[in-house]
Amino acid sequence: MAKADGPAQEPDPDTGEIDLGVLKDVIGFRIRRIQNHLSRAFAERIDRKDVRPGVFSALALISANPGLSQTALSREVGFDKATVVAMLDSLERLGWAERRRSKHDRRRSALHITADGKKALKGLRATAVANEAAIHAALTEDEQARLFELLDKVYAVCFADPE
Amino acid sequence: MAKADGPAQEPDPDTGEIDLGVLKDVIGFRIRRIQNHLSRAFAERIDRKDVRPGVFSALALISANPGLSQTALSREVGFDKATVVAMLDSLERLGWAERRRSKHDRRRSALHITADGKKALKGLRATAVANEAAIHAALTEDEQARLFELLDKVYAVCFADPE
DNA sequence: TATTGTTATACTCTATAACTATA
DNA sequence: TATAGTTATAGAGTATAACAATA
Repeated sequence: MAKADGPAQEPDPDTGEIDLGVLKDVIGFRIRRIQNHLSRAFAERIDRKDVRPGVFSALALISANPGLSQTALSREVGFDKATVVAMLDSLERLGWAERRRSKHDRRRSALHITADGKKALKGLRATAVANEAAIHAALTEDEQARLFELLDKVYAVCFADPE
Repeated sequence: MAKADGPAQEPDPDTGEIDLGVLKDVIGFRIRRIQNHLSRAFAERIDRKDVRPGVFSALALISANPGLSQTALSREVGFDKATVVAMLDSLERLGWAERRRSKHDRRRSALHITADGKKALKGLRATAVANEAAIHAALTEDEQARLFELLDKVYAVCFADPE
């Protein structure tokens, strides 16, 4: 209304010059754009519909924490228990992980990675690295370390406030 | 197998002491956890099923770029054109935005926010700020600026490599 | 009584493909 | 011929609630 001379009634879509407006301060918006791109690109790279999203994360966590329970896994990946059941079904169907009964608490599954799973994990990890290679190339070591540090801080806060 | 003394055959799920393993280097994993939490918390705060996800982003972008086309919007939010159609249907049903025919190219919609939309945007922005208040509180000004800077760098890279 | 995992189910979100109207 | 937007549709992904076994 008080705009002096801006004829930009209709922004040119080809310039890519778009104002983020109110979104400039919103972390969630920036995070989501990156996440969308990364997850889509990752799915394209593996290009197997029997490897569902979350399978890489789950396999990595099982590998690093042998005997992990499904509940603990669900908390770590941020999905519901029921969703984790489906993920583990996939994982067992692939022969990459297995459920054993916990000795201390027979309600629990003790999750373990298999030999095949270890091989698959290597491949998935390589895919993930390749998927993020451009990012690593664009950031200095210091910047990467700083980014991870800040992201961890943010993540910690997310679960610190029970609000 | 060669583990000397660790009886940690089954990690205690209550300690929260879980090893990220291979995931430690993966940006995508860290981003996703945060995004999951943030989007879920945001949805809980607005608590209106007629306000679909993406509506806040879309409204903010339309507000900041009057006359924006749907294609440009779809590129910016990272969704398909068809998905953006549904978002705009919601937006118009809410009376928060409207489609006008572009004068220069009659195939295009020129998107504009309404008076009600401006009010709603204020509320949504406040919700987003509240949703991220804990994060802002935990980070210094410098850290926030640095985080945004790094995230922008990452985002730029995502679309720089056509790979 | 509370918790682990399971099943069945329904719902939300998103993309694909075919169509139209403009260019 | 190519692009902007639309429609119809199918599919992926996730959560909810009720249940069984165990604690």
